[in-house]
Amino acid sequence: MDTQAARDILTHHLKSGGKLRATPERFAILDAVLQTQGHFDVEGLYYRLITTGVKVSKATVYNTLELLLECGLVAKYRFAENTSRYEKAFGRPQHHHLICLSCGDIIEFMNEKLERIQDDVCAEKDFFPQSTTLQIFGTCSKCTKKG
Amino acid sequence: MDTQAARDILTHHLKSGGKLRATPERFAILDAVLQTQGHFDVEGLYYRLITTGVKVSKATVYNTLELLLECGLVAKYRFAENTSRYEKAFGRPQHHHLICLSCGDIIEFMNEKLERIQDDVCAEKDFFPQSTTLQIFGTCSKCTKKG
DNA sequence: CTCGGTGCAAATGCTTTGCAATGTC
DNA sequence: GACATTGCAAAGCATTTGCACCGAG
Repeated sequence: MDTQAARDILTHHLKSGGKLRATPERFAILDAVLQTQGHFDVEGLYYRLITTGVKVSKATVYNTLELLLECGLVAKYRFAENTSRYEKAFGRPQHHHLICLSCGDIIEFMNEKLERIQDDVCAEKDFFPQSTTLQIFGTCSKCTKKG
Repeated sequence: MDTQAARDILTHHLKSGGKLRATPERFAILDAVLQTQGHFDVEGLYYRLITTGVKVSKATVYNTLELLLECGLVAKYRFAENTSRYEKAFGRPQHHHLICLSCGDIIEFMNEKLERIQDDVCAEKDFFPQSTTLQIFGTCSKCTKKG
């Protein structure tokens, strides 16, 4: 994962935004995000930040994630729960989710045919797509075996 | 929309549940749900209930929607906002959503090819699917023209 | 020096919960 | 009658906001 490239994207976004400032907190949060694997929530990211010695408030974490969302460095999901979940988007191809309602496990998958469907639908409805989420809820193989 | 059939489904679910009871509130809420068109949230449903003279508490609305979810009479979605949205599932074919990030409009669409993709993916991952949600976030034609 | 950003704590808004009263079975 | 369900209000959580201080530009 190219950390510098991600920082460049953020820096560019801040400059082009006009009044946005480059603060150490913002880059520290970006770094922490880049170190994640898979999904994370605000609570977990915040915990990892403070236990790594980074002093930030939860409010800043929320603000910064919103910022990273704007420049496409993270993706935000909402599965069944009340909590928003994020994942780094930089350098990751688009993928979707199988969500096990029994154990909560999330399995990722990719499918090129899906992109064609997206294009078809959007063309038909004259809709300009930005991001697509396909979520299949059900039971994973482990839980099916268990009972 | 066959109200009686929906009631039968609920009744059956209550009986088969073992200890679940058939209360007037539950059926009143089901009736109100069946009268909806498109999506609704708890607040709106609750408002419609009390203004129609049905005396229920919001807690019961939440409980009952959970119940209706279990027997497949409603579907529950979580788009970008903090609020859960529902819609009646009985008698409605499966469909998906284009969500405009600018005006919040939700456009529904259907696609048979999608079901084949779902089957493929689930077979590959040995996953038993229960419900599928495809959400495409972007900008609708109205908002594209505006700005 | 200006004004955007931060931290903190309080506020908000959706959802859940505790408990006494109610009504189904 | 027993005990699931209800209503109400209070509690819980994730997220947002207000405000004084701080620091990037």
